[in-house]
Amino acid sequence: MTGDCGVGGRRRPRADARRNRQRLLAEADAVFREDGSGASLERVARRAGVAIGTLYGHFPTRHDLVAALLRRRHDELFAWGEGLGAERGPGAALEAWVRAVVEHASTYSGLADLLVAADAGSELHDDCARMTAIGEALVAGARAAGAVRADIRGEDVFTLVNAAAWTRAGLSPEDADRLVTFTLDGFRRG
Amino acid sequence: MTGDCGVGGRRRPRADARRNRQRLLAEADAVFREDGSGASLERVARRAGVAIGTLYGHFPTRHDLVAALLRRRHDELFAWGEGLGAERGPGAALEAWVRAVVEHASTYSGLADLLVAADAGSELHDDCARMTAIGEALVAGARAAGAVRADIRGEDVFTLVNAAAWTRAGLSPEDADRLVTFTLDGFRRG
DNA sequence: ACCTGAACACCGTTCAAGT
DNA sequence: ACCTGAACACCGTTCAAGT
Repeated sequence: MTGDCGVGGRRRPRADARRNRQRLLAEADAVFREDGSGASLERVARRAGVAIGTLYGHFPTRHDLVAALLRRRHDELFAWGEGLGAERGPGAALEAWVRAVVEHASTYSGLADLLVAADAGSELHDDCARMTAIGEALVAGARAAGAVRADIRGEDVFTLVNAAAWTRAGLSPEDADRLVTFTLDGFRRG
Repeated sequence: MTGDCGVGGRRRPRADARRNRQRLLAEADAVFREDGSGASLERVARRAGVAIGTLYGHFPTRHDLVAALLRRRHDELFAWGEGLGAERGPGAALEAWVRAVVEHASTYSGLADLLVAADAGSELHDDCARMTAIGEALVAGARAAGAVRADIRGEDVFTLVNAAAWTRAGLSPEDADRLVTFTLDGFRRG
């Protein structure tokens, strides 16, 4: 129990491990942007110049890899989203949030599918939960101000965001924007 | 040029070929319902009791197989949709069409992705075109009657239908229905 | 005319052996 | 502590050989 560097340790990682991790992240980002978030992990490892086992060592599942890639971006998005209610009117805040998340969720095509399929307990699932919580808070504010109808729920925002992100990737960004616009109008009506 | 049974011929197929085709269709339907339309074709062939080459002989691509599976269903759906404008008021006709197509497009999960990715010239692409044409006609009728706002296009119906089908498969049917309801309300508003 | 199944290419995932 | 790469399982797709 002396030289243990396991989960409790949090010592500095070995220099080569750190470098491999960075290379994997950089190449994964590039490959996922090209081929979508379902792209070949072997190709990622090959491009990063490491063996496939090294990739699995750092990121046991595809979800872990994607979650690591989105970590900083998610934190920024969430921080921004949490301040949104104070910055703008309730209706405008909700709309800004929806449009920002749609754009974010179409960073890699297929990302909406991954988010929706995230297992409970995974990092990506926690991110989903935070995203839903922010949506819920903004909806509550908009509802209280009468900016959206009374029966709109947080899930409706989550649904819209993911459906629009899927549309953006498979059909076209313009069609996705139109869907968002009309659906937000539907949220207001009543 | 005498005994030719090629593309121009249209003679009766051999009895075993006909039976294999039926078996493949039956098993593909079952497997796609279980695992989605991206399921393993080898599993389909195995369950149908034929070699993998036989499957490819009958259906050169996954799209061809899916298109064959949906043929009858599509024809019925399209015939029904074309009569819809005469049967109901313009607004109700459009809503009925959207809800029916969403339900249809979620027969196999992943079907929306296939439809959206259909290559020009493929049978599935033609089906998409017919679907869009019907949506366009119903939108035109609704627009003329003032049942939807003036800037709603046929593509908006196509987008909504596919986004909702994707939602139905990945999230939940209820969330998909809510998305449809709110978006249709958005179509009306203006 | 149709069927078979081996062949090839590619991928996901694990793990014993190295350093 | 981390890396390597062979090993295994599985799939998509083609095509020469059979009937």
